Amino acid sequence: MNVAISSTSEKPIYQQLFEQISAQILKGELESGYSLPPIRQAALELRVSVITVKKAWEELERSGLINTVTGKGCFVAEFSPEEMLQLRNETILKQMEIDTSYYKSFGLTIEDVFELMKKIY
Amino acid sequence: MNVAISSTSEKPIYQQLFEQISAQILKGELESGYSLPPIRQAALELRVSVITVKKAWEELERSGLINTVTGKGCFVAEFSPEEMLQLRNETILKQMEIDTSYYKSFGLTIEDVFELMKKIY
DNA sequence: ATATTGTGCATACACAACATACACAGTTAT
DNA sequence: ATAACTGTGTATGTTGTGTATGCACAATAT
Repeated sequence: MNVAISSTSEKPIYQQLFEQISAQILKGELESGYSLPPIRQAALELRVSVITVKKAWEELERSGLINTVTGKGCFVAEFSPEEMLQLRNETILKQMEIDTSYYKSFGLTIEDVFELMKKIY
Repeated sequence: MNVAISSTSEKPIYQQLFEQISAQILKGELESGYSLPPIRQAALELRVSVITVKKAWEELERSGLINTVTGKGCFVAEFSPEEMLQLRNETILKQMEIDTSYYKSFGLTIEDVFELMKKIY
């Protein structure tokens, strides 16, 4: 498992976990059927509580990204490359709409946004 | 006062307030010395508690955007157009770094981002 | 059986939001 | 002058929500 959580971040730990695993799945880094580490092991590795990991896994389950089987484990769900691409774009666009509405509130044109973004990307 | 708060939003009310007033100041819509409405009046108008408005105003004060004078009111701080522009850019860039790191986590190039953003801006 | 896995429950803590009462500054009446 | 009134921000105490935790329970595999 390759995730990095920050205790100083304003974002809840479970959400950081969710976002990172989610991104990895939608990037295709974790293939279908891949078994996520047991929540206890993940908790130990990340030095957080079992509950926190479980909450992140629950979010993944709710988003349809993994399937959870009691006593067995959590597995990356099966879907076609097309489905995956669409899911990825939906996820990104959802966030992007929030981001752009923020930029708009400052009166920025899309050209302004591109200009600024080029500098830091 | 021209702000719109959403009770359904996941963001705290005081933060929505802060962000909107902050943006208006940095856009130059609220000129220096302008008097913000009294917190009671603002609270009544927005149908929230006095405390909630106060918390937002406190954030503005802490950011150096307004000056609070007990018994008198809260006034937009004085600064030059150059200072204002710089402050605005700093504020936007700070948020933009968070946004771009999210896009990067999905493996998007800056061209990918521009492509998607054009569609929704 | 025993070990491994996920699940449910009760709790501690932090924070957002609220109603109410308080303290300070300016203005007016005496 | 100074007391009283009005308008302003401030402080206190309470309630509800959400994050994170530990420990005990249920289901599965060998």
